[in-house]
Amino acid sequence: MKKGQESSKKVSMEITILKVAEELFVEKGYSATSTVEIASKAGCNQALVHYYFRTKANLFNKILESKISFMVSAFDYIDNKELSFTENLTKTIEMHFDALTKDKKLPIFVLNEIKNNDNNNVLDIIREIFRNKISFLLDKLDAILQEEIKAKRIREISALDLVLTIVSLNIFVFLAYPIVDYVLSVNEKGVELIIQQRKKEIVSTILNSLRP
Amino acid sequence: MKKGQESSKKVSMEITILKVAEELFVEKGYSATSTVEIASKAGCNQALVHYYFRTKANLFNKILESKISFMVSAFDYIDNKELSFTENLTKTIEMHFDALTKDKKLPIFVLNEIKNNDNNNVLDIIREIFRNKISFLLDKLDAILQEEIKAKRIREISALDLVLTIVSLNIFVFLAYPIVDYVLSVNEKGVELIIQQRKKEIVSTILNSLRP
DNA sequence: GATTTGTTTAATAGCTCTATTAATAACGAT
DNA sequence: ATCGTTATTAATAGAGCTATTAAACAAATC
Repeated sequence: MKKGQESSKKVSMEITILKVAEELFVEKGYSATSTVEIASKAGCNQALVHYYFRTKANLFNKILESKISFMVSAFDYIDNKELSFTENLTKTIEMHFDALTKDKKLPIFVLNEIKNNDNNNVLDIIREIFRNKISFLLDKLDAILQEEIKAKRIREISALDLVLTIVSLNIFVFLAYPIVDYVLSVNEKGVELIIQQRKKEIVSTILNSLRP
Repeated sequence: MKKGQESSKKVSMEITILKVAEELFVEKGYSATSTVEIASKAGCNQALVHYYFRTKANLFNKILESKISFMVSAFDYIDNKELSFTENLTKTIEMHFDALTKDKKLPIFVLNEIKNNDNNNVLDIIREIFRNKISFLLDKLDAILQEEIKAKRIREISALDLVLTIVSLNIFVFLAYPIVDYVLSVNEKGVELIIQQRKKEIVSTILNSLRP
């Protein structure tokens, strides 16, 4: 049998369900999404969702975990020795921003599911990621910052504060996205333009704020 | 009958329901909150919730509207003629921050209900508030900024960008609140301290970023 | 004290949702 | 072609939810 052709024609229903569920959960949140709706949009019987994933919570956790990992990985600090601190910082901010641009609804989804943290382990997942990645990242950044501060090239600031500032400014653009979209009632292209202008402004703001 | 005593002893059930509903909706969101739960926590029969507010959506909209109004009103720009631009700006940032401190779960609640904007009129409420208040506020701020820019006391920046920056930095502290709380597992007092330090850092960041 | 008006409850109809079970269809290997 | 495994569906139990209705209760008015 022609495996290559098969896989391009007939995507397995298990994967279809996963994709549809991802879309719906991110769009509407956990409690507002039903397995009935997932099945209907995936084009299968509702029992099949439970056949593959047993429970709704199970299916949800699988998706959430991958989403959170993605969100954090997007923030890996670039430590390119050939670039200056300013250039590295600019690139990091822009990369984080661009990652969010590709998945605009992700921040509000993750933040919201953290808040509705009953019976599921959202915060445990995050804590694990924090232990494995973020604290290491902060240490590295802290060392770099101390060097810059000593050389009087930037003002006194902690790595945590800098990261928080970057994340705050970047994420909020996409949290406010539906508001901007609706209130200003601009078209798709217009919104894209506003977002790109905002990206420049964020970089300026952060670089300026660091001057000694 | 002793009206004064009555009202202090026996709060009307209608108001109790409203308060409980507010708490639950903000805590868990619209779809995860049931009228059964509201009634049970208010100490009355579930039918009473519908007697006073007819539908769940009705009750929810009443609450949401008041919450959004509060969130925006907290950001009224102080235009104190006796203070310098820098002093006014500092005070505005701090007032906005303090308002959020008093209602930490509000931002994520409002943002989330905006996202889940089906069948309800969340965005229409916001648009109305925008028309009535925010656009006026932005115009006023823009005039002030232009003056400062002309006098070369600050760099080139639009009112919208400045407001977005303030709101981003302030709100994100409280969006990330459950994470900080859990990941760093500090006590109530520790969290309060971190929040106050962050407030100072945000003011510094913004003021520094505006230097010409 | 009887009557009207407003408040609260019990009961329930009618949905929708999750999860399970048993039966059927599809398919790959023998 | 047959068998065994995997995928899929129909049916349904059991629970919870919203909203309505009719009846009971309390309080104010006459």
